[in-house]
Amino acid sequence: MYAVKYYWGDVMSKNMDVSVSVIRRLPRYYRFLGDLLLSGTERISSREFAELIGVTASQIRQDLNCFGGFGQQGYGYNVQGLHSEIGKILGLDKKRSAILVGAGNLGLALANHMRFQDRGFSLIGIFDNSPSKIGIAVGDCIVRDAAELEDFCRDNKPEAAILCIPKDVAIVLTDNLVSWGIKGFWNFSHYDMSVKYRDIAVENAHLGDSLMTLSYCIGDIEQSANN
Amino acid sequence: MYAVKYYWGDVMSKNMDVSVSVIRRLPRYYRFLGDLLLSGTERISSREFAELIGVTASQIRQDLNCFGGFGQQGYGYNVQGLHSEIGKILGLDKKRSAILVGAGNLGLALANHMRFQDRGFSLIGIFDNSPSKIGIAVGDCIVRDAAELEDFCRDNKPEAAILCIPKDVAIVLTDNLVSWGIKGFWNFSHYDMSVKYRDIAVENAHLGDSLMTLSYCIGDIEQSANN
DNA sequence: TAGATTGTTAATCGATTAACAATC
DNA sequence: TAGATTGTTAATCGATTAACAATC
Repeated sequence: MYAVKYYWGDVMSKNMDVSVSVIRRLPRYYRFLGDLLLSGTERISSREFAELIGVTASQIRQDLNCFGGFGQQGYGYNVQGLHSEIGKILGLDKKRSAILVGAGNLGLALANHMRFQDRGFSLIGIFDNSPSKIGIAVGDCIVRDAAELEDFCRDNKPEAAILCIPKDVAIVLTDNLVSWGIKGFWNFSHYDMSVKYRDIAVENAHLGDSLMTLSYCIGDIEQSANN
Repeated sequence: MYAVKYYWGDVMSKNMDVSVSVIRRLPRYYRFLGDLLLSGTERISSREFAELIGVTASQIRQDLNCFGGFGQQGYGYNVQGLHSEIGKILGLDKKRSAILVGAGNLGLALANHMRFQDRGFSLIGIFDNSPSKIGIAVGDCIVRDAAELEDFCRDNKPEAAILCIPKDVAIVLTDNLVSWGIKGFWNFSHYDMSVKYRDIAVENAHLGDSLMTLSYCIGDIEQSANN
């Protein structure tokens, strides 16, 4: 019933009740609401909030009303309440188990650095096929042999997989991961996972594409500076 | 004249001749054309190319014609030619100098892993303020004391800065970096760089936001599976 | 009650898709 | 020339913004 395919910024999606444009704004709302909470702000109007984060008040109200009426006429929004509601919408109160495949530089950086528990996930396994990596401790995990992946998935039913592997490895591995029950991918590989799977979410984090976009923009700025 | 602000996928832009939606598709076109080149394909029609990467032929033709007519009626597009044209549009033939600020896990992963030279950049300096990091060799660079940043920028005129630092550090540092001549930021910090600067490009790579989006999508799939 | 601000509908804007004449 | 496929214009679709009635 489902197949979602995200490219860094550019998006293809199917069968989603709420458009991806809206969803992608929620984490930012959530972060700013967290800041407001820390600063002790109790209430905020859509107009004030819009000014703070640089969008229109209309957009904020429209976005929120995809999920329900979280405000109160004449008052605005309760910061704590809205923060927690958006958190729930994003599923941050969940602890979806995730595995990380590929313990290279990037994989280890994510394993060490990313606060999965604040973002709806719990990292329960790290895998690599290099003997030099297998056995080393990373956070709460020990890097396991990629050969154990199938058994591990059967026993622990991870829901998400983080792919920090080269393209060619990703191509052969994703089919298996899907068949072993993975429902969502955070894809750092350059493999453009096709839409051939259903009921699967793919969030592509093509860092190289992002860097190329920056390259274009700097060029565009230089050009307009010369004119 | 210019101020661009990108959020992971969601975008605010000003004064760009070509819309960001189009620009963000170019790196993907470029990657697929690279694959086609490797596989020895000489020509491709917009229809075939569209099928390959999962978009409409109309979109590809519209996108390309923002920059010029690269095809030939009745023939299609020459793969090599189009690949190189898109590379030029993205500025990948340039070697814009970039510095990386913050030699933590993520910073080191990028420094070691990212092929800057294939994406229009050349990494010329890495900076950190931790004595345990200063002096260690990473690729062609040696991690320098962040205190040297101003002098380094004056002497070497880097165009881009990669921010792999915590939010609070980013807040105090970006003003300085802009005044020292940085024209573009690749921002991995959670600081939402404001639109207060002009003539500056900001490409936000908020990995946490990306992960939260995946969390939502997995939840959405589960819900629709239950109904 | 009066003022403020939401939730929601209507209007606008931009991006995507379809169509087709131009042309290789 | 006939067939194919582009470049480009027109039609559609969706997302953003504006407006305002509902209501706290």
